[in-house]
Amino acid sequence: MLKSTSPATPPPERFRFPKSAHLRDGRDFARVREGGKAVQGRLLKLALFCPRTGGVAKVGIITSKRVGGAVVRNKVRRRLRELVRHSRAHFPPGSLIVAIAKPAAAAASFDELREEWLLLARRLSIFPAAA
RNA sequence: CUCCGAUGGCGGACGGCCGUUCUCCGCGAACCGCAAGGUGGCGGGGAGAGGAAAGUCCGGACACCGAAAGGCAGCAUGCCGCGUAGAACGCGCGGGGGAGAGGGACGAAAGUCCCUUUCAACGGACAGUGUCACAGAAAACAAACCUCCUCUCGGCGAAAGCCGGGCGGGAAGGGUGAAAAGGCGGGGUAAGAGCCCACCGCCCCGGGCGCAAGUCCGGGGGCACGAAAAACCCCAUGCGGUGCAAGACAGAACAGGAGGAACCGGGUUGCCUGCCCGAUCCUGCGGCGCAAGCCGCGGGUGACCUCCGGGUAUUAGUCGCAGUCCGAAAGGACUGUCUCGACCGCAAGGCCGAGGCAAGACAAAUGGCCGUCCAAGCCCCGGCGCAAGCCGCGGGCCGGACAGAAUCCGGCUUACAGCCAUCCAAAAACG
RNA sequence: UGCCCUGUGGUGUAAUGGUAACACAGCGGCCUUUGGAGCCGUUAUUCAUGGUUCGAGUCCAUGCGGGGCAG
Repeated sequence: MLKSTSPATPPPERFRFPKSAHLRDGRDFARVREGGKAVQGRLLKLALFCPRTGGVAKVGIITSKRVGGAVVRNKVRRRLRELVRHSRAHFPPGSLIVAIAKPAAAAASFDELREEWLLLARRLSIFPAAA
């Protein structure tokens, strides 16, 4: 299952992704876009910005109209949210992360999305223990 | 029998682990903010996408704009009736005539009538302006190329006649075209022609039927009336504008300065009139704050849905009637309605009664993964059948169509795998 | 979410309802030692599907695509 493929040994607590961990403020998005580090693959583009010293890490997901219709975009966003939910505990505290879905993500399976997500996250050194 | 078709309905089911939004109960008291206020922890219960949520093509509700007053412009609609005098519509239902297709009857033919089915944005072309390419002699106060006919001139010929030209007559035939100026038959004629006659069509009048659009019957006219209004346009009817990013509330912050003022400036939907405002005013410039909070926003509510039963009653109202006002008039508006009279329908629906129901975000919830099953698709096996194909308590593979609420409703349009139910008339086609 | 505008060769523009025109670019050819210039030729489902009309790029309806505005 998902637990076994996570990069670090998952803690026994449950994985959640409440609204307080969502990146929602437009200024935060602008800060990540201008001051963050970004890598991209075939399906995704990932950006990281670590300005703050504490607090919960916030993640924003962008699925533009280029990805597809409303149904497709919902599907991709929900899958990305599921990935974030499972690996959220390893994010550096206070970091701001933005995940942007590219059009190819519409046709990708959940497993393909997960491999790309882990690869890009490692490249950004989001997981300190695994990196 | 199958395929196709029409109409209506459904739009996978059950379960496990984890997650998410809203809400309720209990426990608990932390964080953010100047503040109003917001966010959050633990346990448990409940609720959470569609028939199209879509396109935004119509109509409303609701909110604001207060001159939301008149006119012009503009836009929309356009056979009739009903739903709807208990929202509105460009919607629905039914009817009418029309057009296309198929069939049948009568007839010599032209055509007429009947049946079935499909379609439509079906007011007006004597109110006016404009258009009808090419072809053709002529294309909208018709015309005369070939041909036809009378008369006449010339030539040839024994003659009948033939060839060529001219003044006329005519619109039947040929040919062109999308369309050739009523059709067809007969009479008539030099040849012809509604010139005359019968039938059909058209127009007008009268009567019957129908709520009406219309239709049927009778009489008359003698044809005068081409197409196109999805060309401009005319007529009738309707429309104030903007749209939830409408708009309301709460607090925080800041800095003012300039100009204008009744023969001026600004506002008021595109224009005009008119109206309103002008120093506690208006317009620029600048400053502060910011796509922040909260309400609108989701409901004991609604033009809601479903079902069965009942009956044509009651009330508001409309018509009629009376009065007042506006208008040159036609007509319109308002008030009253004491008494008297009229008011469902073919159907759809409406009325009365009973029951049911309901998500709500704002970088935006309704999910991720897995299992079992039911349909469907493909392949194989077996059976039936001449065949197309059908059937199977046989197996395998694959694996859910179109599509995601954003203020809320009523419609329309468009997309859609598969399944279910009903219908399939006349006739035709396939095996 | 609401509202508005727009669609003709590869690009930019034309076209009273009557044979889709022009410029540039592209391709082929002529000319030239080669290239450029010049000349000749070639390149269109007028976004799609229906409808009105004898006839539609034009008029009408629906759909599709592209663009813009907003507190």
